[in-house]
Amino acid sequence: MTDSGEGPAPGPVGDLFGGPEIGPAPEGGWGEGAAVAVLVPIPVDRTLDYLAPVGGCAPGDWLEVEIGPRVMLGVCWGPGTGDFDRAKLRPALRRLDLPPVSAEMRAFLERAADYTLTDFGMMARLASRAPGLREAPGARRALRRGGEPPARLTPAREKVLELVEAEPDRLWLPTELAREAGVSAAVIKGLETAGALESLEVPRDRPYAPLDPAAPRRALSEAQEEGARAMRAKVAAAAREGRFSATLLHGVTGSGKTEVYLEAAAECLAQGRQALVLLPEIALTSAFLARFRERFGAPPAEWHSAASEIERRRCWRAAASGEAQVVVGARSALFLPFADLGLIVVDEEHDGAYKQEEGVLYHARDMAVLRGSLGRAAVVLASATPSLETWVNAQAGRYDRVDLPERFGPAVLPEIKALDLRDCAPETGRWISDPLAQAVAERLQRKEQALLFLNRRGYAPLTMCRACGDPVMCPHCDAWLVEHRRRGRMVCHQCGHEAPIPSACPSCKREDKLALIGPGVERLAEEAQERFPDARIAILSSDMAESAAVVKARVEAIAAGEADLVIGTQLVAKGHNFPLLTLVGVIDADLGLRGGDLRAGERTFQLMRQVAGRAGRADRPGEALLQTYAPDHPAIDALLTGDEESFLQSEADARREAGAPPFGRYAAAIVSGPHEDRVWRTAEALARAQDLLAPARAELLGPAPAPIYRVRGRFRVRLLVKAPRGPALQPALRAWRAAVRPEPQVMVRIDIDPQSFF
DNA sequence: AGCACGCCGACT
DNA sequence: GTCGGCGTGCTC
Repeated sequence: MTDSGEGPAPGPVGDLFGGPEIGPAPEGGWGEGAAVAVLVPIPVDRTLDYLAPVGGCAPGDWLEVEIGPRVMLGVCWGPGTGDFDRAKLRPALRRLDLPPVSAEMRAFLERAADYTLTDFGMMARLASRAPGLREAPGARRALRRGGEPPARLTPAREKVLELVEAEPDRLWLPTELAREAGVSAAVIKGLETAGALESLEVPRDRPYAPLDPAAPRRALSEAQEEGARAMRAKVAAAAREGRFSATLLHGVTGSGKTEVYLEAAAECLAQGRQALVLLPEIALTSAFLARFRERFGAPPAEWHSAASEIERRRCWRAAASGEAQVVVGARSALFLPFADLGLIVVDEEHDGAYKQEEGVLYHARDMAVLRGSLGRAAVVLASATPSLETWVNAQAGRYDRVDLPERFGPAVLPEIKALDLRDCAPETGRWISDPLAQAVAERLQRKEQALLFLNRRGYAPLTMCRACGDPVMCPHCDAWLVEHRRRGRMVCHQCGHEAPIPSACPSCKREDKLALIGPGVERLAEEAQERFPDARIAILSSDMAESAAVVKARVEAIAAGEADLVIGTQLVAKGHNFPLLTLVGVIDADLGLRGGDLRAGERTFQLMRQVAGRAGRADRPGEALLQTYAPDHPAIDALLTGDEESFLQSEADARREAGAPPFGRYAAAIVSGPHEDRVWRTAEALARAQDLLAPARAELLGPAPAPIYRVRGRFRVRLLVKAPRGPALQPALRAWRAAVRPEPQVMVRIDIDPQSFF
């Protein structure tokens, strides 16, 4: 590696396109023409060698490189590997005027790729997912309404002009305008040439308003104050001594977790470092942002998929430069290249939305801990109902723990009671028991709001033929088709397939023999309307509304009192408060407990707690009634007694006894293809070859060829592998996969199950 | 991820 | 006889 000793070429050197002047590469870099390893944003599991660009480059520098026919953003990773013919190396086009990726960030990306078994290159893609990074920061082409109406008007052109006319002052990015108008870039270009759109350079990104950590703040309770002190100490230790910490911040709804971790953020600002707050759902952010503003006097930088291109680019750059003091974002914000990240908060850490299940698979909560540990930051995992793994980690002393015991202010936790359906089962075809109906009637009479919770969309989950006994199935997968009466469609909840509601059995063709089994929210609303004819009833479920904004408006109207009785699915469990609500009735508390899911108990506990917590705000004591056939089930029992600690302990014990200990992680080999027999043979071969996993002390879980199932016409087998952490895991899994040459048309893909990191 | 190359079914 | 499906392989 004779090149590595060379210093950077003397600069500054202007770039090829008349962009900003680029200074010399920092110390430790390589001069122009030296071979350097570059992490490119494509799914290869290694770096590719390039020749350093004009002006040289150093580790962490963002480089524009050609890859095949395309130009992409890569990151200089180190000296060239030399394993590719030097004569064939292509030169990197230029070094970009962006802050270099820090050594901590690079270490994080390496470890994260290793941990999630993701091709290394894809980490570059995750870290550079912002529009316009290749353009100079100060200049960007934008469009606005021009003087000339175009000579020729086409429907596509009209759509564009309509948008532009609607907001005459708005500046549009060409791509943004094309996307929102639903037209191609050619249409935009045409209008520009015709003079109907005017092109101009937009000024550099607007700076973020500075946050004031010392802004006057709300008084905290004693418990909150104590929690805040503990959090501040963690952040200070991370800043001063480089000491990593992970802390479970545990407190019931209303105990003020947000106030406490905002104090941690304030300390982080005072230390001059950046803070990141991860939230599971964008829908929640408006309430959060209001609180944030109140605490710091200005809004944070925001990162999520709903943000505009300009917003995201601005946020990315500000995170990289260090200008953004606090970023609030969805899980992917974790891959922003912060200049100096001192605190990561994962709010509602138990939330499933942190699990990225498409493309690069990861669990943002776990990656937050990883990033914090490599970047000497404090990590705070906040939850009212911690996930089992976080709780176990806290018990084991790997995470610290801060508890906020009481609900702050006058708010009172609702009383949770069971309605044992063995004693009070409603008649066939009805699902509201008499005691529950009575409780609802009382609220209605007192002009209070009640909620009936049923986590099932549609009218009935199952349509079955009384003649032949066959259920109406989705033609593409193994799931039942669910009748949605209001829409007049049968819908598959697994793949989204839709069909009209049949009058004859699809199987035996007999007319009028189809029976609807079980309730969905639509059917429950029907029963409720029959029982309470005068009540204003509203259904809240995710398929009722077209867009997130419509759902939000609807929830707000209902929360404000537009309905007396709310029938809702999971949608009501999250985020929004219902200040008028004093009763929650859970129609089927056992719903999530059926089936063999390892996390059934844990999830049921979390969901029921959340739903119950919707009842009784401020001065009103609320009540939650759980209809159940299994009041003695540990999860239900824990809800009744409130003894979360014993419950989590028993879940952890049960997991261990079941041979699925929490102290390992799972990889899932997904074998799939269009031919059942081939998929089967491949799965069997993989199962037989499990001794290849020995180097990682990994073992196959469950009976060797696992159940085969069909998804979108392809057969799949999922083999679960348990493996302790360690450097041997990844090579062993790769060897395992490589050793079995799949049958033609059969794919073997090995993923980490992102939920099961302990 | 894109994109090109390459080998088997329904059509001008 | 071709057009076009997507399986396979490559990108320094």
